[in-house]
Amino acid sequence: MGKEHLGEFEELVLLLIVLLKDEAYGLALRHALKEHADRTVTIGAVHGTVNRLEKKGFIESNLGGASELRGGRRKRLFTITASGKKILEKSRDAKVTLWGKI
Amino acid sequence: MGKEHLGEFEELVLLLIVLLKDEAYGLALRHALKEHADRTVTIGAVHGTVNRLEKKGFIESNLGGASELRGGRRKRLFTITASGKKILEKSRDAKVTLWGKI
DNA sequence: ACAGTAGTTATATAAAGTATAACAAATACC
DNA sequence: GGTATTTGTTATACTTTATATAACTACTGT
Repeated sequence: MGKEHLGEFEELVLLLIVLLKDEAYGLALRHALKEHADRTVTIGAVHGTVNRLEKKGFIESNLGGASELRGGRRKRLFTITASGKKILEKSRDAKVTLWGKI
Repeated sequence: MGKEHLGEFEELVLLLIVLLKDEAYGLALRHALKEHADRTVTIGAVHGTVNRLEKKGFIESNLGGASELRGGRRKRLFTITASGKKILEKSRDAKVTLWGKI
């Protein structure tokens, strides 16, 4: 059974990928971390984490179009997988249950 | 402002210290991790984590009496501090808020 | 073609997570 | 009273997460 755990930052990023829907890519995630979680990190921190999440099978990525504005490389868009959803819920439930006992 | 974050295992241990009240020491925590969180770890893992938590000021420890049963060294009992409580609540609220937006 | 902008990859280091093994102190039993 | 046994903590080492800095890639406007 599930031997894998999400680190705390991994969990946060995974939640934000869900929240951002079809606009979940590196820089947008970095921005969302600031807005929704008051977490200021560098872009390298974000990419390192999504790479790990993808390797573990919790998210998938595919290249989207380039930016609508001027300039810019193509975006790498992330979406959560079934097992990603499962582990998010599991992690939430575990904590809710514990808080309930306190 | 709070620059420190709780790792996911740190948060779990901190919650269990609250739950165990005046019986929060190494081996009891290890047992509680199994019971309440289905997490099987070695005792070294637990002690490494509480040492970090104490260094960060989220818990305090003092030596309690020895075991009531036969044998045994004195227990090192842990209690959560005010800043420990604060960070636990902060971490919980942040996640609840995010889940709310999803 | 060059400068600027949007984005990702590569590399390196610190912090968190975890295990194995050693040590310490108390008790029981012969 | 010494030795084996139980309860517990410390020391040490290693792996995985978390994070930063810097380099690279690709597109766009002039």
